[in-house]
Amino acid sequence: MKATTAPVTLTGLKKACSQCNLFELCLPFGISETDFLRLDDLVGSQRKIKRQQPLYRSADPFEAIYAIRAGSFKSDVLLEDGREQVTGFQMTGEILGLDGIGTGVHSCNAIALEDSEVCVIPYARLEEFARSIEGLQHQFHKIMSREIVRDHSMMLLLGSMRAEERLAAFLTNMSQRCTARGFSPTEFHLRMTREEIGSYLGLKLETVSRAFSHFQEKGLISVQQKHICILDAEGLKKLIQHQPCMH
Amino acid sequence: MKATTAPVTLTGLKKACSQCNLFELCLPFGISETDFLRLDDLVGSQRKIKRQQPLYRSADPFEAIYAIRAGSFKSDVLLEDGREQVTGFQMTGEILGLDGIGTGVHSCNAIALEDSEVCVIPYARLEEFARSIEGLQHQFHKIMSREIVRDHSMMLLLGSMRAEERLAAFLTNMSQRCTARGFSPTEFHLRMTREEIGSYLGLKLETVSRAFSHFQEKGLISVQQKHICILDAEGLKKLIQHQPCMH
DNA sequence: AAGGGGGATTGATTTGCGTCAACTCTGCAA
DNA sequence: TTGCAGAGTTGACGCAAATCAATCCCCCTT
Repeated sequence: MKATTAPVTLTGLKKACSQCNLFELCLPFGISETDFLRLDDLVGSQRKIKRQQPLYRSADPFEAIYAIRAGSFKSDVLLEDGREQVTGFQMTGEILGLDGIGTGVHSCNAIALEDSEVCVIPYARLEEFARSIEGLQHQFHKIMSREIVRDHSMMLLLGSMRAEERLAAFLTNMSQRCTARGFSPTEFHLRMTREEIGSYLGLKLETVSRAFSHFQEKGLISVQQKHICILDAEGLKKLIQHQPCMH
Repeated sequence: MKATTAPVTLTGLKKACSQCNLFELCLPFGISETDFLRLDDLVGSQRKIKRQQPLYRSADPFEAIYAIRAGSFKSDVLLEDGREQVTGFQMTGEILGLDGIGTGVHSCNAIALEDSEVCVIPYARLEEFARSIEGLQHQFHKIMSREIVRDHSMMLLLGSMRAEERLAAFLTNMSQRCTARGFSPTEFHLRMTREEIGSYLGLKLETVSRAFSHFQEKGLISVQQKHICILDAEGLKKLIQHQPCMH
């Protein structure tokens, strides 16, 4: 009902993809050299989103998907009674907005965790391009499929892991994604609060905080507020698979 | 490592889609009349799967997606230590196998809950058809997107609902899907065990059983083993949104 | 018809995480 | 510098669901 009045900036920018160093994480990956140059016309525009502002909200009409060029986001779904579930944290090169294709309306909120910038990819144009660029079609399908697989592994986490296993899996995943982006796998800043991590992992913020403290006591990580150092990555991974008791 | 030795039957059958009464739930939905007839060549073959047998297993190479023509399936992912998470139950008209596109390898198991039959849709052929049939491309994207939205709502369920809310949501969902298939919305047979329901909902089988009993005591449903009658659908829906205490 | 086995129910007890509450830390603004 | 607000930590306690265990029921096989 309420119009989105987020402070956004539109920037018509050509050469969006061909000069972007994120392509190997993003939609253009695996596309032949000749087709690659055509992709600059795929991106409609770029949009800047300030921290805490929505890129889109649940019930907004679906028109485009978004590739994160800079910054990071959370996606969440809400229950009428106010309960929130964070369904994902998105980093540079990742795609947002796929939830809207099925119904023509977004089914979750996408909120910037820091000042961020996205490439707007009008969906109608994407479908058109995908029909002539085989590699683009395939890469798009792969991205959607991987989202499904990721969601399934979150269901596994939420349905059958205990609190510390969940946090260990979260940290391991963050570390991997940092690595893929050329950042340190052992040292990073979390852009989300304990409450948002908790919501993502199906835990309360106090439980997240206690698990962080416990990991620190065990020498697995060092925590200073949002700054995390992973001291024993193998130890964390072992935790994920650990069965508490089986007799 | 182990080859799939499931007792399957291959049936080359023409007119797979144009004579199928499930089309409005399935991949051909929303496709123009002229394109519709071409779809019979999309389906490679049909395959019968006996109860408890896998349609595919995690780590199997991905070659095709499957449309359920008769019967029903569960999908699950396994942790090395043996823990299982059911990620979904699939009914007629629904699509299986989307998890394999991203990596070229299946990431979950699809097991028949009863003797079932699927249409095999070779993925390479689907991509090819989607490039020339606009409606097919769009419908395929919609199906993947809806899968993502469904998974997000499962994450909401697993992350922030209590046991009885989860079961109420499950029963309400089953009822809706029965309705969509022309079956009674108030009376149906569950094809899965309490343990499988529990795995799906992130609960133990005893908790599922107790919740069933409690619903019956409250006059919301009647339960006889796998046979369910919904007596008060509104009451169940109210349960889903109910906040236990807020002061 | 009898026997057996998997699935389901129900009860007693335990426990992991949530809840409530007090306190600390950090950063920002006056 | 002081004060404040939001985020994070830590402790005490309670509860919902897990665990353990006994029994029942339905269906399949012989």
